[in-house]
Amino acid sequence: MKSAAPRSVRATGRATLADVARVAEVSPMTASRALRGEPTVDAALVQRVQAAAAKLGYLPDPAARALASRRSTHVAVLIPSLTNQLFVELLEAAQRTLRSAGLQTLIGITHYDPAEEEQLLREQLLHRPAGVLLTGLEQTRATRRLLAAEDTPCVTMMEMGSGPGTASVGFSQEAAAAAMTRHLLQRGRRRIAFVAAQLDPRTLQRLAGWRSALTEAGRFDARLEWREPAASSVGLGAQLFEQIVAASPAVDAVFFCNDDLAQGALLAALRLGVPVPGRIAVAGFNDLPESAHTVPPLSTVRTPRAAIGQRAAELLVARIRDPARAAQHQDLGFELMVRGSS
Amino acid sequence: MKSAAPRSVRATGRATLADVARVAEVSPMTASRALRGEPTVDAALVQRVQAAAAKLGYLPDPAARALASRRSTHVAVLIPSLTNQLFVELLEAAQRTLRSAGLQTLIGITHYDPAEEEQLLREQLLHRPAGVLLTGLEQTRATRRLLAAEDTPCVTMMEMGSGPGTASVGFSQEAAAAAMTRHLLQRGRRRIAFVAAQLDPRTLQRLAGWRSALTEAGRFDARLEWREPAASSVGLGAQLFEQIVAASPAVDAVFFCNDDLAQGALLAALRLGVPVPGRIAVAGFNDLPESAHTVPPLSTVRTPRAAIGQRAAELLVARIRDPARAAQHQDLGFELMVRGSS
DNA sequence: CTGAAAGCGCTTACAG
DNA sequence: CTGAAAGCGCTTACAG
Repeated sequence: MKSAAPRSVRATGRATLADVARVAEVSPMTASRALRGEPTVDAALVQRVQAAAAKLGYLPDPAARALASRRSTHVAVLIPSLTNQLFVELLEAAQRTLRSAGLQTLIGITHYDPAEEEQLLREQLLHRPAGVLLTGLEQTRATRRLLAAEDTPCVTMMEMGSGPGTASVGFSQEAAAAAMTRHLLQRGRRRIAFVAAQLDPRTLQRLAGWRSALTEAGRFDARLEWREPAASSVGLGAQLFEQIVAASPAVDAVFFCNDDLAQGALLAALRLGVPVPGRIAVAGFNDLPESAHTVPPLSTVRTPRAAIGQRAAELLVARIRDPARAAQHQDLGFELMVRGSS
Repeated sequence: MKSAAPRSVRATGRATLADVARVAEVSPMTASRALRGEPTVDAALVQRVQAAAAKLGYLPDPAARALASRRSTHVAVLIPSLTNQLFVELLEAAQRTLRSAGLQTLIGITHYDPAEEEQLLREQLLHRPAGVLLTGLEQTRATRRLLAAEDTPCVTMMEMGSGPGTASVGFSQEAAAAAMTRHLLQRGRRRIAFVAAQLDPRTLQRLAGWRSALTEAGRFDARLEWREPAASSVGLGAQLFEQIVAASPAVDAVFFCNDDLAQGALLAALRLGVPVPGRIAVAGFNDLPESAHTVPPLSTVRTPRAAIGQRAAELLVARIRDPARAAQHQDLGFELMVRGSS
């Protein structure tokens, strides 16, 4: 009796492209092209190959594909933190979009540090990602060089970039903060403090927006500026609110760079018996889901982070599929949410 | 003049194992073994290989490695949601631990659906992950079969599993909820409602813990049980609290299955002028960071999710490195946080 | 439009 | 303990 057909030394049990080609009676190359949708393949052959693949339950091996083509189906998504809900929503939207395009998300947390971002990128680049999604515009020179050298498409999220060859999806942090500041001025507030925590680039841009709006109105006073390097949180907001009220009794509004701080401020006001907005107005930034339910409901700026994550991922997918496609910058805007606290 | 040394058709510019072997004057196999720390290699050769690798800046190609060994350095981490902060912390702790072990996190969101978990796993398994981290114990038969068939180590997080061959890191959801319920009873509360949102297995286990503690005390009343299929959130908690107070004026405590609900309840109480804990006590579950700052501060159960993520990842890494290692179940416990709301 | 050849950069499996 | 051979499962690059 004849022995079984020769098998590879280390069979995996999965159908391979060669199996599909055999069943479809074409060469592996034609099967490969048909399955990837290359337009050059004869329609009848495409049919046969697809039928064979379906029959065998063929699924391409990503490692083999990556090794041969020098591109994986991974996308590196680098965000500063998972503690700030903002970035969680950004990540979730991006990963949903990437997954539906057949791409896997490789997540990296930079802790707001460009050097750490660079290091993460070096690690991720070993996997030859199809593309990269970055937060903000503050990259090291080496990061830009690595990306260019590997010729890996990249889209940045949150801020508005400029210039050709780069792509960004975001909104103007500065304009958004200025708009909220003007709203407070319109409501008759005269001494509007700004609290900047974390001191990342976006927070500083918001600070600049607040400053320019106050300057424009002739109301800027450096003593109204509170800088706090710690990460924003409800607890920190409560603590800072107490400090500000104690240190500057004349302050009649506090604009926080993030909603969680403002939420904490409202709790502190409740505890201290400081009427909001009666004696002091409170405003936040981002419109996190809880902010509609605080007492009083929080006035804030709604930022389109889910839309940013999605659009950035879509743009990246488009650039992966067509590298010739021109990069672009998309401004997704913001919305003032005026509620009870101002 | 002689032409340059023959180069591969598609050079990548990166140093390869062959380059390292050449410089170290050993065979590629010896270089491979030395770099992976196989104990059989002569110490002097290991030295030479490591020096050569360092000199060339050699970094192994993950795709080639995965293709040849049929194992990638990815770990699939499947969690139900990113909307619930709990899982974000779980993910963050796990990914930090995995990264320091040289493993990449492949994230998947199951939306609390075992069928979706199975589908995600099928996709991830194509990448031949070194291991898998799953949330909870509710897997489909096919999920278990896939894992067994691929011989991929797996550790589940959050709940306490049992039985040999499986590994879990978590705590008893039921015991934790029972402990909080007993605390409320001890404080003299007699009509303690329980609010279960999302209705995922862990929530139902907490419900069971509440029920058994009340039954034990002769205080169980089915009308005190509130089931809500929607996802928990601050807004939902506020809404449910209003409903409960209106529907059951005799209720003197509400125990929510998650802190965000309880936070919303406290805000609703403030708005409605319902004294907490004077007229009604409020308790939560998880001890999310904001809960120490609510008005009044929230009594809750502190759950060790960061420790779970870390320990589960460590256990998985250990099982990846030593497949013979016995699986185990680790109970990381919980802690009652009694604060002002009860 | 299709295919035979070569190769991607590693590791398995086998010899010695 | 070390290495030559073969192969992992694809795609690139080249012919025709």
